[in-house]
Amino acid sequence: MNNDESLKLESQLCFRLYSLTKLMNRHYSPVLKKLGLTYSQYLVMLVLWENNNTTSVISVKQLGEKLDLDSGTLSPLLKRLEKQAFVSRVRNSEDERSVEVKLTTLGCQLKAQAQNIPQEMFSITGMSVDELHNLNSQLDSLLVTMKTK
Amino acid sequence: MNNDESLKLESQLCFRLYSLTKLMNRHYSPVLKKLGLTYSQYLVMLVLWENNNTTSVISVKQLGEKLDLDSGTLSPLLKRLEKQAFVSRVRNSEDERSVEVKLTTLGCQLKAQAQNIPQEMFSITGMSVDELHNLNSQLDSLLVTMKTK
DNA sequence: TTTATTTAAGTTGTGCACAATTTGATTTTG
DNA sequence: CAAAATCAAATTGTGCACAACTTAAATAAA
Repeated sequence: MNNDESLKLESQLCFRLYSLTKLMNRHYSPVLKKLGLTYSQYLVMLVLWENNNTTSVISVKQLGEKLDLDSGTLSPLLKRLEKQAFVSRVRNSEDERSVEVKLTTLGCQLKAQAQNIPQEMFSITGMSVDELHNLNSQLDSLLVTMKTK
Repeated sequence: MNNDESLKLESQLCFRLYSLTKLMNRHYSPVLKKLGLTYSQYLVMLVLWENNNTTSVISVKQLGEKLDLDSGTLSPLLKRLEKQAFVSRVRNSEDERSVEVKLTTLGCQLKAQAQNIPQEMFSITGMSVDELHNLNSQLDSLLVTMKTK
C-alpha cells in the first residue's frame, strides 16, 4: 500500500476501532441510563460487582490498574457514583494516601438490574459465540502488543 | 456463559474495544502533537487530504456523515483547525444554512508531514498485512450490523 | 534522623462526544 | 402566498480521558 492509499480513512484500523467504540457507547447509553450509569461508571461497577458485597474494598489505584484509568478520571467519576449512593469512599487508615472504594447496599442491588445487559449487547453484535471468542482473542493479543511498545 | 460470568470485565468485547481505542489514542497523540493535531482533528484532515487542494470543499454536514460526528463536535473542532490556519470555513452562498470547509495552503502542506504516520502506527500493531485486512473486515461487518440495529 | 524521593489522590485545564436546544434558512403544503 | 415543517450549524451543559501540577503521606537514603 502506498502512502496516499494508507492515509485514507477506509484503510485505517484505528478509525474502525474509534467508530465501533462510539457505536458501542450509543447502544449502551440508553440501557445504562435506566440504571443511572454512564459507560465508564458501569465499568467501575463491573469491577465492584465481582465481589458483590458491601465489605470488600478496592483502592482507587487498583481500580485504575484494572480499567487503565488515572486518578484524574476516576476521582470525579467516583464522586458522582458516591453522590448517587452506589459506592462509598473511605481513606485507608493504614495508609492515608490511599482511598478505598466499596459498594453500598444500593450499589449491590443495582447488579440485579444489570444482569441481562451483556446478553442484550451481545445480541446486537449479531455474532456467534465462536466469532466473539475469536475476535476477543485477536483484540487481546493486539492489546498486549500495543501495551509493550 | 451464565449471567455472573458475562458481567465480568474480561469477557466483554466492548471493554476490549474501549481499551484499544484509548491505547491507540495514546500512541497517536505524541506523533500528532508534532503536527499540532489531536486524533479527531487528524481524522478531519484525512478527509480533506483525499482531495489535496485548496479548492475542493466539503460541508460540515458531509464531514459529519463521513466521520459519524455531529455539529456539536465538529463546530468547535473546526474552529480550532481554522485558528491554526489549517482549514477555512465559508458559509455557502447558495444555501446559507450550510458551511463549507476547505484546506488552506498550510493545511495542504501538512499532509507531507503525515505521510508516514499510518506505516508507523501499523508497525506498532505487530500484525501482518493479512492479519490487518482480516481484522479490518471483521470490524467492518460488526460496524454494519451494529449500525442497523 | 532529617532530607530526599516516591507514591496516591485530587485539581485544573483542554478537547472531544453527545444530548438538547436555539437560530436562521430553506422546503413543503394548506 | 403564508404557515408549518424540515434542515444545517452553532450553542450550552455533562461527563469522560488525559496532561500537568499540587498536596499530603509514606518510604528510602544520606
